[in-house]
Amino acid sequence: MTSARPQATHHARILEDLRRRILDGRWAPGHQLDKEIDLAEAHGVSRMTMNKVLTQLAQEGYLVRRRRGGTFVAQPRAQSAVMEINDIGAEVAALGLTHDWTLLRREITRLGAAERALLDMPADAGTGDVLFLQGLHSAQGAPFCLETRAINLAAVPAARDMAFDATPPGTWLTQTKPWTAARNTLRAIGVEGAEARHLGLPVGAACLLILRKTRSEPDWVTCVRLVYPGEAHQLVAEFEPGRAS
Amino acid sequence: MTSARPQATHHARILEDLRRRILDGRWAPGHQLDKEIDLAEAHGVSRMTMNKVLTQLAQEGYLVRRRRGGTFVAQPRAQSAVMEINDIGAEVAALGLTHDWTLLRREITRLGAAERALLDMPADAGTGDVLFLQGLHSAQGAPFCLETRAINLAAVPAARDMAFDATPPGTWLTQTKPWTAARNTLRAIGVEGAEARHLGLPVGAACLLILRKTRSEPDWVTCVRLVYPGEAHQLVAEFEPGRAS
DNA sequence: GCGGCCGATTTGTCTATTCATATTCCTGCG
DNA sequence: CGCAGGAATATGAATAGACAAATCGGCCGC
Repeated sequence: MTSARPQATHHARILEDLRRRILDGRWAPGHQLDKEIDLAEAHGVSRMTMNKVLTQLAQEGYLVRRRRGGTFVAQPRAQSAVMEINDIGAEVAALGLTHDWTLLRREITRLGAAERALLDMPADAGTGDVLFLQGLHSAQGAPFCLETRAINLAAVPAARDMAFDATPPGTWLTQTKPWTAARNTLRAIGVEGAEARHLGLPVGAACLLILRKTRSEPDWVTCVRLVYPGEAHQLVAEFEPGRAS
Repeated sequence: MTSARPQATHHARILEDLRRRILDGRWAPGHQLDKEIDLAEAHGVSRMTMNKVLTQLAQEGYLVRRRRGGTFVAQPRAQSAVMEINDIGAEVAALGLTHDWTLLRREITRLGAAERALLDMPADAGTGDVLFLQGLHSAQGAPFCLETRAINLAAVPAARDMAFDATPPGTWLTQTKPWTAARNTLRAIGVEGAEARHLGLPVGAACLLILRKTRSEPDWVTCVRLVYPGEAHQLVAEFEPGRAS
């Protein structure tokens, strides 16, 4: 099976093995693992070695461990990590405001040149079907963020059956699909055309643009373009290295 | 000595002890530590326990370890970590452009209400002397970023003697003072007044505003306001959880 | 004097075992 | 029936010992 790794220590091999099982969904969030001793025996190592692996995965946020309780797969990282504005509903709620989501557009298609340009995607991976979405987040009735998103249906087939007319896709995705890497691009723009109209802003008003591309191992999961009315919104990223939990 | 920590495991105490020595400069970058065995004995623990501590610190980027070579304090984290645009000179160089720094203002003072508002500092820590700086970064001759910065002289006394007329303060600081926590705030603004003039932009042009506050354990180190001409610049933050080195 | 090899040293990894601690579960008493 | 308390159990922490891997240095032969 997972041969093809000639030079690797026991705990490195087991670490990758377990991480993969979590990421590809074989072990769903909430799944309870066997106890240290049994896992150790199953992998042919001592409990100390297995403990090192499990401790590491817990530190990375993949597992939650409780004494006597056992070891569980953690819920997908919501905003545990570092730089996350995945769930705009939660973001608005944290400010103590009411949140609304209005779906403006939904279609299943292949990406054309215009959409690729808008989402800053190169000719890169993926010519298959995508779910293309656009919608408006409102806070306390006022436009808060315009979201334009492509979801790779090859990576997240379940998205095909979601309407996203009541739940924003970001909320659903963070609860559904774990990711392994993300790339955020930030820029200031003067809004134009339809985007200005949706946000109720004059053309040329300063807006914060976030382009995010999320990956899960082999393919990309989703690309999203978020436009925030400039002065009204700010984005805070707190960062403390090496202090995972 | 370091009592005052009633409930703590051995490796947690030692971990904090060593981290402190690195952060407050008692162990300078490049300093060679004693070998595991000796450190273990000095702290009254076994080698396995000390190994756990040193391995952890190496993973956090504080130490560099080489077999047979020994264990060394790492050079201060430049942009090893996650979300770093500390050194604008390096940023510009990475784009293959020439970089220039023009100092516009330099004074040692106490922060007034206007400066606090500009840098988004609350009545928060620090009524002592600060070094207040303003300057312009240029790339290939064109304005690239307007920097306004306060440096806490209580935390970085050496900054008092630096002119910063040739080297930007960000470059110097990242090579001098390690930090433990940072907070970035991002916003889009329409530039006004003097800032527009310095950047050579019309009033109201969209710009990316970054406010960063850096801490090192007890006090704040520096607060900086960076204004980037909007369309011309974008900020990319790549993020991969749990993959430290 | 120079280059290659070999041994000593230091970290890396793993094991077997012991004790500690936090929960859960179950039993028994009111 | 419900709650208190104790036993069982899974993880957490630490130890001593052993071997592997990397590499620094010095020794030896040429």
